[in-house]
Amino acid sequence: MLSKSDKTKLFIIEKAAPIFNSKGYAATSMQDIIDATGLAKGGIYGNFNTKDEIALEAFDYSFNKLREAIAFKIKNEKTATGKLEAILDFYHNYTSSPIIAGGCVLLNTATDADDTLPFLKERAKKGLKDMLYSLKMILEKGIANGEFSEHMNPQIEAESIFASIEGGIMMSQLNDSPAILNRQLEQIRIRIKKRFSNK
Amino acid sequence: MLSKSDKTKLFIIEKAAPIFNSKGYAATSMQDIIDATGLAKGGIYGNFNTKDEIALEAFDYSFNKLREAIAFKIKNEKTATGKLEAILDFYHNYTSSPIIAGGCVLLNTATDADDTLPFLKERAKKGLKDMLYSLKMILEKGIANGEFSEHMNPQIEAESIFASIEGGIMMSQLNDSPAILNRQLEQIRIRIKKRFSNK
DNA sequence: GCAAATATAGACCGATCGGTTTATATTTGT
DNA sequence: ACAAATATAAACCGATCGGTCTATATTTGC
Repeated sequence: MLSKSDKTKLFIIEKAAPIFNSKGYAATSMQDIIDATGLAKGGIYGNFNTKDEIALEAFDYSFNKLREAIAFKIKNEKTATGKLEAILDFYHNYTSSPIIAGGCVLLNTATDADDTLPFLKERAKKGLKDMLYSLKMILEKGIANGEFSEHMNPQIEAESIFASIEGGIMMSQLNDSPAILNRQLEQIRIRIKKRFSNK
Repeated sequence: MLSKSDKTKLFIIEKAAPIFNSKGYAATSMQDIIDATGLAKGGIYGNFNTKDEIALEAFDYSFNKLREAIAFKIKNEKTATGKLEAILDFYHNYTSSPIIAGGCVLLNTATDADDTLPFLKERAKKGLKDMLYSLKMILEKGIANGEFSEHMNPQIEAESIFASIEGGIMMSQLNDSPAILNRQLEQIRIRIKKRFSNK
């Protein structure tokens, strides 16, 4: 069972995560977190030492939630093609209803942390590596069981798929419409069917 | 000829632009700009009314510089294929030596401004539209003169190319290496040659 | 070269920043 | 149920935030 402090920590993180993801690290103030949680300052600092610590745990929380949501989507798919389709389906309309308010936590953290927050950047870097590895594993499995062409490079294709998704998210968010993202997902789908195919 | 105040304004913007692009709006303080320019606070506020105004003009300055650099690269290319290749060449190693320190001003501003800075978001939105339009025009010209297949959708392909570049920049910046971006550029090159072709 | 206009330096402002402290509630193990 | 441990509220801290003001330089038009 979770102790009182564990429950409060989780509660604070749940409230802080979408704020950090929406506004970014520098633009998120402790007052924002105080307002969102209804706790007083002492209540926050009794559970965390610094703002950095909250931002770090908020990132981990958000990223894990994303990973779990994707894992849940693909877990019943048996084929590599099925898993890829499930991932594309997951991102359909993503900018309209993201897992964490504010959009893709990886994209946001990557650009936010890049030049000024090395502790956050490191986490985002690991997150990206993890994401690309998972995609690559699916592609490799698809090659191994004959779904995809042996001439396809799983590393590069994983990077291509993710670049299209993240670029699509950035553009869609700027336009307040998931249309561009959805078109990119469709392009990836076509690529998988036509270009990866062994037939 | 430029007046004194025009020269000083430009000087301030030149110094402020890379700071905003690297650290983001909220993390950039007036003190940062004072330090970078060597001017006193009054000297800055004598030329600009607010921090917002500086950020806005810094974005315009950065984006125009980007557009001009690309325009210069492609101006001697006669074919659509040549122009596209020139753009891809422009982005080669871009994360190692960007036009403005901090990386792609469009990507950074888009994620930075998205939820909190509507005045900046609007500019970034126009910038994206402009960029996609230019790409689309090149593709349409390529179709018109027979370089590319008539079955290619210029709007969607422009979005695909730009999504790959921006996603590639984000990943490369996170990894402190232009490798992923360069691989994406190569993938785009292959797509242009093989998939667009009419032959 | 002089007078009017403009631009800059730097002290100053209230508000807010992240973080600390201490006294009071609230949990917890027994 | 009671005592020890833990968690929270709220006042408080110095530093820094964006922005203003005024006196002094510096340009500018003539």
